[in-house]
Amino acid sequence: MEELSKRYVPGEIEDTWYKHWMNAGYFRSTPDEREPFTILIPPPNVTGQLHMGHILNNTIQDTLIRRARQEGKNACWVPGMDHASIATEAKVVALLREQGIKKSDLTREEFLAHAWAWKEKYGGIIFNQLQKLGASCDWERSAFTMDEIRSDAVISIFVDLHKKGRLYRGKRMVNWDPSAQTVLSNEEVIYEEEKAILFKVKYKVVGTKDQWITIATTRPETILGDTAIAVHPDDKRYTALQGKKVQVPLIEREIPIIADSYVDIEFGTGALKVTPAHDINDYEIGKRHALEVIDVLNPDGTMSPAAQLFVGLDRDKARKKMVAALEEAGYLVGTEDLIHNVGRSERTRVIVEPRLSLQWFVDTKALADPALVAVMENEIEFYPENLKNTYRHWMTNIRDWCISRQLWWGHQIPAWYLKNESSKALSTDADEPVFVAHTALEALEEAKKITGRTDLTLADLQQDEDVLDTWFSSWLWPISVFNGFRDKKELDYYYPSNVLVTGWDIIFLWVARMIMAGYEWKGEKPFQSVYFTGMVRDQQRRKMSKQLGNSPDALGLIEQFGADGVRYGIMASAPAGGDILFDEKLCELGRNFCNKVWNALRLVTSWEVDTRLAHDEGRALAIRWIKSRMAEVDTQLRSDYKQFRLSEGITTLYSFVWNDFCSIFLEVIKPTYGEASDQKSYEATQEVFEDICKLLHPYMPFITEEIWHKLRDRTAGDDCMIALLPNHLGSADKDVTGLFNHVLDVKTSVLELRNQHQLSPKEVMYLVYPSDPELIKLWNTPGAKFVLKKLANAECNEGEGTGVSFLAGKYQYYAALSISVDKEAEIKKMEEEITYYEGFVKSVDKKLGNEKFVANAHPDVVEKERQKKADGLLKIEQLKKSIAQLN
RNA sequence: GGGUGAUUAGCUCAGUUGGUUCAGAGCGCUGCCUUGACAGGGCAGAGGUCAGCAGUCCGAGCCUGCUAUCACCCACCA
Repeated sequence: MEELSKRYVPGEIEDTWYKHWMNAGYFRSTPDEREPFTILIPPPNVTGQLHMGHILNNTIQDTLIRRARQEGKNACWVPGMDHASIATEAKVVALLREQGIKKSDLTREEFLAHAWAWKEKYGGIIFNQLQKLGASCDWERSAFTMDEIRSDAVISIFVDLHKKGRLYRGKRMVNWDPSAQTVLSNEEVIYEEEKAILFKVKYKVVGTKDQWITIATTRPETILGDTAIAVHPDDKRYTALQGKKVQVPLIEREIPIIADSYVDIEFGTGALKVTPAHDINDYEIGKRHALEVIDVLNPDGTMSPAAQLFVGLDRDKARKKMVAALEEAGYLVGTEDLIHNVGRSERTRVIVEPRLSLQWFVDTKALADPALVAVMENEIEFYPENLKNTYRHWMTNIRDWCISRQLWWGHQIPAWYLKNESSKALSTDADEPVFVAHTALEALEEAKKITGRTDLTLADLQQDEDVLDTWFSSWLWPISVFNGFRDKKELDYYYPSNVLVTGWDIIFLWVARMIMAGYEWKGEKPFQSVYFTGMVRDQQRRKMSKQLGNSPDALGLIEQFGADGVRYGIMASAPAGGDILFDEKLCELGRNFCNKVWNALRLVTSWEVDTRLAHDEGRALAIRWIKSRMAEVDTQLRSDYKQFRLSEGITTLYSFVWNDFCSIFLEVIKPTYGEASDQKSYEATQEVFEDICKLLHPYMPFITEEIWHKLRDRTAGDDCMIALLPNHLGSADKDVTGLFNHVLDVKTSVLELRNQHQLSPKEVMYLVYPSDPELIKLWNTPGAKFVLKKLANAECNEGEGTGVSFLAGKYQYYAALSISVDKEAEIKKMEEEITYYEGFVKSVDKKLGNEKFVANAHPDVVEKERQKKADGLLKIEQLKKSIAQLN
């Protein structure tokens, strides 16, 4: 037998087994006659590096997929990557800037060449990292949202939606990211409360000598774009001013005072400056009153020529200058502190600017209907269920989805326009004819048909320069990963997938939209269940982020604690939906657990087997007991998996392995020191250990595989990973459990006595038992060396010490201690116990005396109460006997 | 403003159909142990009025209502 190290050392073992599994093709799935079990990875960003969120998310998926494999299903976990339009483009732009290259100096093609080169170099790092974690993805199926198949799907769907009339191009107030210089969807804007200053500025009423109206604003720089002042129609303070004109400070443009019920009389001064170009509400007011729209900002957030002042200055700087100028000229009449919500770009974190622009939208209303019903009627199950409410709220108030992005990295919108002769720029006219088609040639045909101009050539057409929102490719993922828009063969087998594992933060961005797409193009739900994970936070409940530096180095953790240790750490704290307060300490626990199991292996493999040895009764009982416990654990696990209670599952296993298997079973079953094991005990131990490996494998794949192979010699292909789950576990054996628990009681009592009397564990203790649970004789307790003597009472022979009694279960025992014991104290202690049990019996009696209880409660419950009473009385009786004997 | 969830030991949290020692686990803490698989270990112990109030019930940590505090989501805020 080879010598095993004292501690489990994960590093090499993990690499070896991962390679072994890969080479054996265990991760690979192709359709066959078995029942499929499918999971699609939420594709990480191509720019992504493994972080705690990924570890959480992918450990869950791997656990589920490995369990399914053990259940004999055709398990298929499809990996993939997301091109992450805005995030990736930002990274590439930054990288180019470092090299002294400006994006604006590049053509689209040049830029994309850089981007692809970058993708080839850095993309997919995360795949290797996932492999370190043990992810059993079918890597041959790896998909990328911008590869040929997936791109084709995106373009086809855009064309299809256009054909169905569910797409439109319109000029709308949108969320503008001045840093990335693109529009964002509502879901990509994060609102947070921030401190601001509310400036009060007075405007002079035209035609008066010294009459003013004061407004309140947090954005004084937009004053330059004001085209009206609005007051509430019922606001008496301003009735006289309605219809008059005022002068915009500093630039003296004349604008009207209008009445609009949008204005809140209570807020600020009750007078609102209206800047239709820079505020969604102002824009609406502007439309109602046919106000002019003056856009004082450039797309990059600097002041535009229309502002007249501070042109070219960034909006922040312009604000400071504006305030100074207003103050100097005497227009600023006061300031106030204010806390208000500020929208920031999810990706670039800059403040989002409301901006009027021409964009593509999906009319989502019709898509939402079946998707809403599916979830509300549990056609698709949400875990935790309460997210259904959130989902319903969003779905019933769904707004159109802005899908165009002013970026280059992504799927270019398959829409063509006639080239504008006068300028290179595309028209900003929403009514301009547009030709949507899969290719430029098809678009040309379309253009000829629509315009009637047969002389048109490709040169007359220009493709839309924008790309599509990343989520526009993500929402097709459940279908596109199987090339399902072109070829139904695999799709029909694997679709719908069994479970989607993702964070609740993208329930709208992604989950809802996949459901919509699933029903629209496959006519069926995309997945059976959704397991929403919580966010991984630190001990102070802060989100993990690079800026805070509170995000542990994921790979470092794996190195430090082993993949299994990290998997344990994250799974032990990951109930569905709830946030996870991650602590490295949990990984340490996982590592310690590995070590515990490893040492159990060391113990078992160190045994010699002697076939001549008899299999004794005590060990036979222990085997019955551990199998009974195993059956209970198995039942529990099945139910945990069914309900996605994965953290409960690992906790159950942890406790079973550590307490039941190691602390109790192995202690009983192991050969007496210096002796060998009997054959039956040894084989049973191997069997139980193997079953433990199988049950633990989905959570901790590496160590279980290693132990599987160390436990006995295996033929090729006999691997834990593909071993089918045991189905011979049977059910719990109550008789055996009761007996064993009693033995444990005695053991605990003896140890307690030792502790109490400060006796050395080496000291021999004589134990006297009243009835004859013979099995206690067989109890092999390290550190609690006691010799059993069957005596009628607490008499002790010369040299055996003083008799002390204790209760274990319902039996009274006597221990002979080598030291003298204070009799009075012993009696007092027992009297206290009697008092306790008398009170206990009294309360049970009260219950049993209650007619309504006896009449209404389940007979079982009543019977149990009666039993409790009988036990209590018995204990009192025995205690009294003991006292009498001591006296 | 609309909604969701939470409140149980010093900390993080389980507690599934209301009913057995149901008041639990892990960590932390205290004491003892160089045990023959494991000090990354073992044994034992202390710690809680289950947020509060009221109700339903024979019986409430669990069900109902209200209150308090906290967290998050959606919408909106000059």
